[in-house]
Amino acid sequence: MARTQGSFSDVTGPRIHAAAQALFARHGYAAVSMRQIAGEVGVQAGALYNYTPDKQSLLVALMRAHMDELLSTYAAEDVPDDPCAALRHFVRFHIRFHLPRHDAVFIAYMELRNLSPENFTVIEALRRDYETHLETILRSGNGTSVFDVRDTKLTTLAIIAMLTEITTWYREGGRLAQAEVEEIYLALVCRMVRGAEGG
Amino acid sequence: MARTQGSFSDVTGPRIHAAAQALFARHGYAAVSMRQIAGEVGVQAGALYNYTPDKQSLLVALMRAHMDELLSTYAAEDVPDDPCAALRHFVRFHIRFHLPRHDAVFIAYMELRNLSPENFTVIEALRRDYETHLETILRSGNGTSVFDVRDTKLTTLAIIAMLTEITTWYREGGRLAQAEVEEIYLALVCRMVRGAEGG
DNA sequence: GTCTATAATCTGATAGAC
DNA sequence: GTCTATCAGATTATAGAC
Repeated sequence: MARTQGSFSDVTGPRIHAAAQALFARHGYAAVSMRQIAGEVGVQAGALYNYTPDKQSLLVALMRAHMDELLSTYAAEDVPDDPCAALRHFVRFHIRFHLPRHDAVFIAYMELRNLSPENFTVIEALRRDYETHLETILRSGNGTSVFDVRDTKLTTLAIIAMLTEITTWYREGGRLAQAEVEEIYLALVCRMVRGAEGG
Repeated sequence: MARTQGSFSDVTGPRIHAAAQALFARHGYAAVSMRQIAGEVGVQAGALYNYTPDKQSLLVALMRAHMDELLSTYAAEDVPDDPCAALRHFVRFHIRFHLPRHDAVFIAYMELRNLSPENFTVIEALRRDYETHLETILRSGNGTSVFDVRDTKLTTLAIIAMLTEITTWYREGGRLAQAEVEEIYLALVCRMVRGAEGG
């Protein structure tokens, strides 16, 4: 008792985020209506506005949560000192973090254009923070005969692009297990940057 | 004379496609209205329906035109017999074809989910046709000590992903000229696949 | 906190005059 | 081929009852 009929503020918020994430990923932010999200949650459209001031804030909240989790999870990792080991760790981390978050990844990359300029600046800065982690690794081993990287910025973008694209086709139970995919991409990335003494 | 006032069928069609492509790329298919497209062209919304039966057909026409041009342009290329030379040719071709077509590339990859199932099947098949060209090159040199590719399918996807991503950041007049970008990515791709005797 | 009802606006698409 | 006018329905967001 003591709970107002139909009042579930503690679970409705997360359910709204989950429904919005699934629907935005499948149909796109602009193509999804607040009524659709409400219907998925099992409330009326007006009730959503107890949890978000508007639709745009719902989108940016999803993106922020994703980027914050990405950065805080990486920050909590034990990154090896050795550049080559650090690179291998990054590749594994990136794949393992992104593969189970298909919807969030999709939204983070596809809906940037639907952000207001201020929100775009915030999200874009977080994305660059993440890229900087990889570029720092490449720089640290470059010119020490461990890595031979001509342009660390472009190589960073190339690696992240090819790793992130895995989320667009990888499905559990497909031709390759996740561990096999990891090994294949590890080998590709290591070859891309290998210097004279690279393992 | 002899032209009806306000009638320009020969130029309005292409202008509608150009306006739709620019607007779809910037704001997304679902976020763009037929009135916006018409406004950009300088006609009323109703006039658009002389050129397309509906909005969806406009989208798929843009995608088809892009994929058809991609495939026919590649088909007209002189592809070297040597696998290594063929790979280098493919990388150069991909970059040179895609960089000047930022909007079309963006739409082709981002708006697949807004296609009807039948239209999706058509476009997806064309995309696979293009991928097959690269995979065929990788296969042809694999196991001959020219290439050492563990999984030709994944390597194909990885290469295309990293090359296509260039369109998201490359701008004329930026830090690197297009020729430099080409050389950097050529080196990265060649390293990814190089076998014992690879150049 | 959720509901119903509604304001104000926009949507894709069509009909018929010119 | 383009226009104006319009249909039927959807949109985001708000107001007020409970």
